[in-house]
Amino acid sequence: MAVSDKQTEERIFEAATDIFVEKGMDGARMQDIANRAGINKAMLHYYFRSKDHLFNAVFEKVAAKMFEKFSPVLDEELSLQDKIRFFYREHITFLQNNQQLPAFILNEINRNPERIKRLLKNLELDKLWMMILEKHGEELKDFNITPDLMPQIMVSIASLSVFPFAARGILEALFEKTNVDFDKFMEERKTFAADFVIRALKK
Amino acid sequence: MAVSDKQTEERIFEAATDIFVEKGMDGARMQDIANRAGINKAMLHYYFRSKDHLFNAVFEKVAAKMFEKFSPVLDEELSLQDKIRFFYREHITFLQNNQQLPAFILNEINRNPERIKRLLKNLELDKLWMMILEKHGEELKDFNITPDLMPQIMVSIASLSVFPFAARGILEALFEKTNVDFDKFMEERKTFAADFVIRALKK
DNA sequence: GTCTATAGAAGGATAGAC
DNA sequence: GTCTATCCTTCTATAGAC
Repeated sequence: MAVSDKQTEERIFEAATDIFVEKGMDGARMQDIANRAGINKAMLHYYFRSKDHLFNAVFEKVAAKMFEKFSPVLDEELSLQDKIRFFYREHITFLQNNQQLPAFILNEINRNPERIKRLLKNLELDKLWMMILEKHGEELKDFNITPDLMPQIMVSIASLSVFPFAARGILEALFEKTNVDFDKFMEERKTFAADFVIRALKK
Repeated sequence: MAVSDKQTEERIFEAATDIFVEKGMDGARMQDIANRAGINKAMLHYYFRSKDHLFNAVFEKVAAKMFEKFSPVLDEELSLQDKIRFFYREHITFLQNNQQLPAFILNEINRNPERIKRLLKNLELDKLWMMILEKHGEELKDFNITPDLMPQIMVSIASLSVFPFAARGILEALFEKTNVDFDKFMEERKTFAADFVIRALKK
């Protein structure tokens, strides 16, 4: 059996990821994690010492998974427009397969802002922006993009794909009466968001 | 003293709001609420029976406060463009004064999606859209706005103002190295977001 | 209505046998 | 490494005096 072949530590880690992402740090119970992993509570402490240690391990893994999805766009040899389209296709697809990640990460960061600072200490955002600006130097005259606007632009781009997943509960309640299906909505959003941003940025 | 003159129930409710919004349902402690209200734990149960009852009372009040901020825009006698500008000015100002609300509400809804459905049972979103479309009928030929796009458009508009507050912890960590100040960023966003959306929607 | 004291349950953590 | 049993703290909730 694939499951029972897995090493215990890995089984615990995966169970903990499921439970923490679903319930959050405060709502998660060590007993629930042990149950899902198919072992007893004592093993959790044997491998991870404490709930806090276990949570930190899970959070760092999960947050890294989330953030690294933002970068591959940069390497692609595409026009600025096509990069935006590429980004939303890839990013929304990723979030479709990890629907609870945005809410989990946003929430846990607000509970403990220090955590994120450790995680992002290597990220040099200003240099990233400069790379983008330089790489697409010639195209930029067609766009409303300047260095000082980069924070607003980047946050706007991320908002359009991340927010709907973070707000899924509300959106589904709102959509219920209007016969809009959330999954279909997100599928269409891959192109809608790209078009929206491109029009917003084009001169 | 204004504070000690307040009726006990109200003092409890306000203290509970502060604590629940800050820590979430699972992280909040009845003792903390009692301390902040300046009374003992027993009184919380005397007035609100249980932590669950108290939380529900707080959540419904807070969520209502959030949602009702979306509607006054509709009553204003403004062009579509000016409504969008008006919305972001008002809405971001409201969120600046209630910075923790987005993360709190998004998170608690994901933990208990049923709650939101009760709250939104009176909201008839489809009729709202129709009202907007009818009211601005003549202007619409200049915009990429059709009934079937309304869900995407409305979610996009909300994303741009709500998401940055929900993600404040991340943004501040990212901004730290680039000398961007979050408060200044949100102040500028009142006009940036409006311009962004208007360009995105204009033909 | 308000307080103190405490019941009763739950949860994180550990001791110790195997 | 893995298990059972249990410790100890924390938390919600209530009993009962005033």
